[in-house]
Amino acid sequence: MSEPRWLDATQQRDWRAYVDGSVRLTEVMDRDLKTRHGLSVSEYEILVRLSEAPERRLRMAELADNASQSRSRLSHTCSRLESKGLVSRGSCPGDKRGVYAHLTDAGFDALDRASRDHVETVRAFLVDIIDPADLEAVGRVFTAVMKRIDAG
Amino acid sequence: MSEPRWLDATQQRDWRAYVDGSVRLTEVMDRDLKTRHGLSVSEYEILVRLSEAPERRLRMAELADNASQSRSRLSHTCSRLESKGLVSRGSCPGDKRGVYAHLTDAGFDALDRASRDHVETVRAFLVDIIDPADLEAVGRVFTAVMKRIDAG
DNA sequence: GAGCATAAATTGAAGATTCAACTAATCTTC
DNA sequence: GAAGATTAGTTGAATCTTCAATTTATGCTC
Repeated sequence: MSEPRWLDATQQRDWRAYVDGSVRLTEVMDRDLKTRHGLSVSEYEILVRLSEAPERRLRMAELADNASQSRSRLSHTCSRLESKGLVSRGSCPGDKRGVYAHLTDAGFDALDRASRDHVETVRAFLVDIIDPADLEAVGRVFTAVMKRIDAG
Repeated sequence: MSEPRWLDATQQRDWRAYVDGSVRLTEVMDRDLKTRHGLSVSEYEILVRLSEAPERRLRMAELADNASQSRSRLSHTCSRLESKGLVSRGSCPGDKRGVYAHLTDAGFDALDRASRDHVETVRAFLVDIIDPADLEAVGRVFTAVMKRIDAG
């Protein structure tokens, strides 16, 4: 095993800032959504993806990929969302194994309300306090990260 | 309630890339640390902070702040790390309420081994695949985010 | 220094996530 | 078209996190 290629001081500083900052930012978003709308960030993400899908529905597997969640986690979370009446599940015509998750009208309304507050939080704690060019850099960085991860 | 100030297309794209990419990146880091060293990212972070503290020890509250974890979560996680022999807890001379978490020699060794692999992962999935200037932008962004959060 | 508010840390229960096992349906290929 | 392999999705148990309550000690104020 060769000597590892440690990060230099600048890289270390920036990586650390990201690690700490992103944890805290998620925490802020989570608390905000939870106290004001009773939704966790991951539940919110599920509603968002469904709301953007054709007919407001997606197959479970597709939704899982889309929302960066495991199948199992999505199953559990969807059960909760279903019992809140925000999502409903139905069978899939073509494939009898398949299940569609569908955003209900109540789910759409809940998302509508939540997103109005959420965008203000995203602005207040990120978008509005940084240089727009830096936000674009963040976008480039994490697009590259996802591409790299998908490449395996 | 006035009309919310929605993100424009570019902001939306970049924010989304961050949300998705950071979740997946954390997942990669977590899986890597867990399969190769039996540590979660948050356990790893605790060991890192302790290793850098004077005498390799910190008060619980200080460690919690440092590692961006709640007191309660830190208590539980430290119990686990303690049972693995990586951390030990001792009382605090000046303040009888206080508790010091101390990195054991075994903990230091485990961290040493883990960090050698971890840095390669950080490089492979982030640092080495992006423009260095963009990494600096990420650093600036999340430094600003933390400052904003600390401001309340 | 007694009484009351605050702070440090832990605890146990409730809630969420991961992991491995499982069911059921589809695809493959011989 | 039957056998075996793969895919979709769920389930329950184990693990981890959050939340509220508790314990113990300190600080403050009169």
